[in-house]
Amino acid sequence: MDNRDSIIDKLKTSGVTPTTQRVEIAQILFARPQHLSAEQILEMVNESSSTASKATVYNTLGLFAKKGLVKEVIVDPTKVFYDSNVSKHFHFFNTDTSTLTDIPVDAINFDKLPELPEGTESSGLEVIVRIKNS
Amino acid sequence: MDNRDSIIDKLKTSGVTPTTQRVEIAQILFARPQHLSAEQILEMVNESSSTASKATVYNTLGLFAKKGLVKEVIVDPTKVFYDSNVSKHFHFFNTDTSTLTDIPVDAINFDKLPELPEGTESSGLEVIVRIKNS
DNA sequence: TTGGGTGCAAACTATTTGCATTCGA
DNA sequence: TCGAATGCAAATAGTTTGCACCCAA
Repeated sequence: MDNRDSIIDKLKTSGVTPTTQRVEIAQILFARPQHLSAEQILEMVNESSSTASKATVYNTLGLFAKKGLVKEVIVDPTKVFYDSNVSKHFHFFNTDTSTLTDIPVDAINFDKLPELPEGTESSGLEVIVRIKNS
Repeated sequence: MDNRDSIIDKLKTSGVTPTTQRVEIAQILFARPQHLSAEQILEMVNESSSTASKATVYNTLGLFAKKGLVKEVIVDPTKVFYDSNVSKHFHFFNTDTSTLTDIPVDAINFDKLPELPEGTESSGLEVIVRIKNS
């Protein structure tokens, strides 16, 4: 089974119909763990054989996020990043270069975490270390 | 010295010329520790005696942030929150209500933090616990 | 007086939406 | 076939900018 087929399987497993555009976008995202903006993905898709419109890229990324195939990372007020690594980890965000870098989960240890407010449940713990070039 | 005067002092101390609009915005922000969006501040200013334009509110908030009078909190892709509490603390973000709540600094303890990438220095450590109503 | 601050409107960017067309099971 | 997916363009929302006018030092 080649890479393209395994991606189609991955989409099907997540309940996403594997259309041409979605497979194309998934191949870009899952080529390796990375952090891409919608704009970057749009560019990359349109350099490849098949293309996709801006709306389709946004719709697809939103769908992937809802299905848990990618994680949205919100660190920059001007755009959302999509992280193809959905396992637990944290991020450095370099404000000079506007780039994200992973912090492995075992590089941070909490020995105390707060109680959640009454009537709420957790839906994610994020740690962002903002950095700049020195 | 009344409250208004102490705010004028605070602005001067931070190197911000205390104009009518800036003092008005500062009075709203520093009335108590809170998290407000630019839009909310614009509304609140315009309910008061003096008013300010949208551009002035944005410019002023940007200036306050640069001068360290408020902290920008980026958790919602659709807008920036301005936090009038600049001492170290963390946040809950309720995605159902789009509201921020403080987590006191001593409610979280790290016993391990990552090394920074070569050639960078830290400019802030953020912890965001995303929550939803259960 | 005079340079920084303000207001307005227009520009901009990222993202979303409506709707007609097209594609894939 | 036929509903789901796509593409386009227009709409939207938050934020920024250009420029003439005004006010605090």
